[in-house]
Amino acid sequence: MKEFQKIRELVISKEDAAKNKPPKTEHSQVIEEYLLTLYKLNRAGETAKAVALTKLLNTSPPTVHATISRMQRDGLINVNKKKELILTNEGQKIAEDIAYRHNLSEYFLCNTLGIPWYEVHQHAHRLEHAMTPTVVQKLAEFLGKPKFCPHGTPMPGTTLPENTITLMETEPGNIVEIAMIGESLEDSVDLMKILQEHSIMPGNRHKVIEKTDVMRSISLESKEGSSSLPFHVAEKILVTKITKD
Amino acid sequence: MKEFQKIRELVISKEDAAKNKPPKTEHSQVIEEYLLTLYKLNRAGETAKAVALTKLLNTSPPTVHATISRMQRDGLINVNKKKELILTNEGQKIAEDIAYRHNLSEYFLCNTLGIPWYEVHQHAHRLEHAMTPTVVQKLAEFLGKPKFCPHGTPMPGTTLPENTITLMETEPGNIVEIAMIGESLEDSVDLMKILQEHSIMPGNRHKVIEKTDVMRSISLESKEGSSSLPFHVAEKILVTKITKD
DNA sequence: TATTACTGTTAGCATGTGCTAATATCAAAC
DNA sequence: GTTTGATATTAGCACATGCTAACAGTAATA
Repeated sequence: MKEFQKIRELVISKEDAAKNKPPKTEHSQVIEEYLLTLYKLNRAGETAKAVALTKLLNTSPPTVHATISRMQRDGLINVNKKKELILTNEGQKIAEDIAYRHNLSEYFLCNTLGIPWYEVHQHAHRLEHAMTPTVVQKLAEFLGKPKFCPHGTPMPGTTLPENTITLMETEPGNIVEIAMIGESLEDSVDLMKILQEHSIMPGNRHKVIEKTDVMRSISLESKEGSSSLPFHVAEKILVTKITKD
Repeated sequence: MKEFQKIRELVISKEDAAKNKPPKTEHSQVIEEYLLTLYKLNRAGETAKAVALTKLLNTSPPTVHATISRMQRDGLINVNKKKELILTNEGQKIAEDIAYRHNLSEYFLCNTLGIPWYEVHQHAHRLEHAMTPTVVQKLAEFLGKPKFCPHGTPMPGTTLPENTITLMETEPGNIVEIAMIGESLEDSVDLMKILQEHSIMPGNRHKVIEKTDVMRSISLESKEGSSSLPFHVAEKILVTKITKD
């Protein structure tokens, strides 16, 4: 009995290796979270190691270890010698889909339902795992196929303008237009709320007043008033320089 | 060690008994499904026993047994001597909330996104577990606080008109207006599609042509054409008699 | 280089959710 | 009333997802 079981498993493994395995289409919310997190790390240009996941997902190292093992087993990621986690094509495809559902949800919640900009991320976080392909398609049509989420993140297939830089890279005197709030900032509702209160939101213009190394912060000024952002936040805010004419 | 563990559990149990336990607000999707199913059975006037859950949820008896045990432990249901499953106040409250989220989702999917009437149930089934209270509230406002789902199920707090009867209770010659498609029918997309094709949908009028015991079916006629419904379906369709004048 | 600190892994455990097979219990019908 | 059929329960298993404690390995730094 057990022998047959083993043999069958071996056979299946071989078939898998021969990529006869139909890729699972449904994944648990946990796996979807891991995929999305890896995807965001990639997009932010950061190397994705296990330790990053433990921090971002608030889970213990052993749990992350076990989960990424399953993800390897299921062909969603590969791990190289440097222990970096690399999305497979399959994993990448799924992650993009989740990101799309997330951004579409945010757009809907913000622009259709009027839920505050600073908190839509939290709600979308739940919805993104519950949208069937039909819902995604119909919602996208209803919303007019938006290209950016309310925080400026481009939907998969869209990119930011070439001349986009981080707020850190600007100089006092520059006039800048906010392009995108880095996704890593969205997790803090408190921070997002402050950004909204200072109208540091995509499309709005601010003048860079000063960058002080002692305070490690950048101060801005706009019609709405002045604000001060710590460097670690400024690094995550993308802007375009406006050459006023 | 183990001793202390036990003592602690006992103490906690006492506290629980003394209702010092703050009722959990978040429940797993599985538990939400069980609650919703029990709620629907209640509303349909059927006694809710474990075996009904095994059928409706397509799970094995042992799984249902284990799950309802946990639900008892968590104060969501009680089981009487007849083995009937009774929602506690807490369980009832949560179930109503889920039903509301479900019906609101269906309304949105059908009327805002234009997803076909016959399939919205399936999509709502996913969404209902992913809506935060804020989303529910804002969506309800956006939709104008609808009182019925697209299949005619009243939202919690609303009821059908007094004079509503099942299609089974009508007589040949009666003109009826469809009020509600019983929720137990919604699980079959194929059936729902047929109902839509024959415009057996809330608000539409049909004339009862005949009830044949041999065929165990009722035939109807409307502007859209004629249709025939088996008794077990007719039992689940609620209508109001129209006294044409 | 040696030590420290970070990172990864293993062992061992818990809980929720699923299953089959076997058994117990209860209701209905002969 | 005894048998039968429906229902409930128990035992035993699997897997996903979480944890802590302990250990191993790698990188940073004194």
